[in-house]
Amino acid sequence: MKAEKDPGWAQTEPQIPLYEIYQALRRAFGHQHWWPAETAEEVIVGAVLAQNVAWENASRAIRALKEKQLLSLAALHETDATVIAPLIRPSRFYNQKAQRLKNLSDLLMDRFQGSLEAMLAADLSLLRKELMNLSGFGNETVDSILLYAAQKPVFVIDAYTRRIFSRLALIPPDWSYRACQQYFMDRLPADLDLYQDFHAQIVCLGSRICKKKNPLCSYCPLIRWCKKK
DNA sequence: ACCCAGGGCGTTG
DNA sequence: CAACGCCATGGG
Repeated sequence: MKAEKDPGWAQTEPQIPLYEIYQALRRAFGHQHWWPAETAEEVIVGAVLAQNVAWENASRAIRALKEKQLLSLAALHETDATVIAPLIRPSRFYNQKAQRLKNLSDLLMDRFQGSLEAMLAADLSLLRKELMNLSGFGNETVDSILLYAAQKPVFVIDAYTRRIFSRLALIPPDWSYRACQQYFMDRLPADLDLYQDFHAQIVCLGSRICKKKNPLCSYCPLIRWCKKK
């Protein structure tokens, strides 16, 4: 048993199997069918625009791009950042995000001959490395692209995941992104639909708690379910 | 007038 | 390497 390797922490382990938590959430909220986008390109652009902003505002920015026929990496590549920025204003940090979209379109052109299919079909670790090299693309944004655009079973960790699962005492609050991701992937089968919907369920739950006023209780079916075990 | 949202980066000590 | 400031909108 390797449990005795981790000091202190191991004693509070194992509690609720992750898959049962997923099922409880899914029973409560239903299958979410994420990511809310029509095309892979829309997923990718959305992943950038959704950084640290309410989805509703990111969605407005996407609509604005769509209306100007700019919701494609090829079109964005031909458009100046000073033109893109005002369109995506509702998504917050719009100057940075305009540049980030340019960075991504440059990668697509320079390394994948402008073929999105080629990029998304690339070797997983290569693609991850290429995306992570882009300024403005960190762990969560890249993994969201891998999971929802490239359809790779990569588990996404976001702020909600950390908050919820550390409050459930399943992971320490200060674990690195990679450590958290490893925790989930070690305990769940590498199933695309499971990874996609589990993350969606977490966001669904997280977006209706996590305020100071709602300290992860009351209308949280997951916690009720956990407590009666 | 607050608070915060599906991050990421650069700069400090 | 942790902690923090920065980016800089819109809804509750």
